[in-house]
Amino acid sequence: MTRENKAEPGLSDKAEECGEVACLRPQRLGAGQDPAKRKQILEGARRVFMRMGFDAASVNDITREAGVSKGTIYVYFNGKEELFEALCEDYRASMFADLMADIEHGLSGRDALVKFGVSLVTLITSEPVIRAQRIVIGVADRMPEVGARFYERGPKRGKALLKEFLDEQVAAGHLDIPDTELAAHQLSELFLAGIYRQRLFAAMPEEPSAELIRKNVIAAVDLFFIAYGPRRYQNGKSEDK
Amino acid sequence: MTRENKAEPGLSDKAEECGEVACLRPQRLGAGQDPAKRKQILEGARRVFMRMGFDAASVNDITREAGVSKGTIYVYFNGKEELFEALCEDYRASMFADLMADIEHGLSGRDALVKFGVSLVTLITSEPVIRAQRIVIGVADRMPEVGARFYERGPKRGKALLKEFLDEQVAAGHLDIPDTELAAHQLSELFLAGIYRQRLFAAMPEEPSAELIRKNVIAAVDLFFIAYGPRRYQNGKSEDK
DNA sequence: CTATTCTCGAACCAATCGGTTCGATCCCTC
DNA sequence: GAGGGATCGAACCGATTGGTTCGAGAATAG
Repeated sequence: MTRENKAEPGLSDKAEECGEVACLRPQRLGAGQDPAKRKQILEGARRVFMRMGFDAASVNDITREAGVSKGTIYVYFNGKEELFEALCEDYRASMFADLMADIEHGLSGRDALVKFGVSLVTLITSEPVIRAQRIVIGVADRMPEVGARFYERGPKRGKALLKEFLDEQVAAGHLDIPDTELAAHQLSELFLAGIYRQRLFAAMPEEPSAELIRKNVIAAVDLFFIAYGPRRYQNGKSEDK
Repeated sequence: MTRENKAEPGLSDKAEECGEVACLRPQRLGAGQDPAKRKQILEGARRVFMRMGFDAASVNDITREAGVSKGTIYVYFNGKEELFEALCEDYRASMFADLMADIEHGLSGRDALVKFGVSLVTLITSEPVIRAQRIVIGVADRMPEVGARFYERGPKRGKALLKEFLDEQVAAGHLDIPDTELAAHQLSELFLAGIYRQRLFAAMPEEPSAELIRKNVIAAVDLFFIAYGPRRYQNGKSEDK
């Protein structure tokens, strides 16, 4: 019934090389092989999941939102869970790309950290990303692999990125950090202090203001530089006891 | 959902205006007034919700687990949501009590902080508490009040407790902190760095070992003392720009 | 004892769930 | 134009959902 789904008449068919092995089929794409239709389904699913969460969303809702018949969905995906997993995959990639795109600058150490922190906090406390995290956390009991992959592609890569940066700063003599991995953990949590968990639990209904974020990040960087700043920190002085 | 209006057929109508003030009913308890039965229902509901999450749990499951008929449940609670909210109320209280019970000591500053941190991290990254948090976060979109109250009674009170402690330490001259509220935020997030989010996302399937927790907490306290420790920190040197 | 009343347990409700099937139809390729 | 394959759309499936009703039976109070 004249949906917009047949946007691409017939081009774009061999866009995706048929997975990773040779696709022998000479004509057509084979059932469930049209990447445009796949994207269309995923986009509808994304909207529905974001609006209603995983359990409350029904396949019929997705059908309606995507403008695709239920039978077709089940040709492309083997059920709601697989659809959700595929969606997470896409989502993570784009989320991380957003962050990467936002930090390509050659700032000096302190400013670079602040800039990175502001981007990070702004992104992962934004409404859509918080909603996505709530959904993933909510199903983490039933689908731990999904949750774990989400963490690995998201927060873990963010921390790895931060560790790289810290390593560079240490090498350049701008920082003096005995354990950059630990430091990356600490700093990224400091960035989020007082914002992230409130947001997750819906105890902070609105997105945090840019001022709040900036104030938080600067406080974190200050604390961080006092501890790990150039000179002034002798490592051997570990805990008493 | 949304049909609570015709709940009472005609009997038991004066059961609930007893509320928290004097219940005038001289004999019997009135429908839905037996605290033991209420407790029994809540206990069954707790087990079911913990095992299956909010959406996946059905009232029939709770019926079965609690050993109570469905009709009775609907006498005590107006549906699954209300049952869940009541459950959260109980749960928060007991969780916080656990933490309080674990920190009544007169240790010196640094050791006291470590002890507090270990108790805190151990508690809120434990399997049952993590599961509870996942469930609450998962429904935070649909029931933001529940999530917000959970946060206020949990993390927020924990941070308030920590702030109190820091205030005492500052007064005693053991610490030099310009903003103890911010510092409490920072320290409590530092305690959890590298553990909490992994656990939430199921990226760390097992409860963290006591060694890991202790190592993390000590690192946090070290960092904290370097920044806020006695002397050696001149406050006026705030951030540039 | 009788009268009261709370709970049980099962039947019942309409709605919806995820998932399957199948003929009609559309579009592409030849 | 003809043939073939992918998609549509709707009916259909059994199971289950949150929620209601009601009579039988247990327990208590007078």
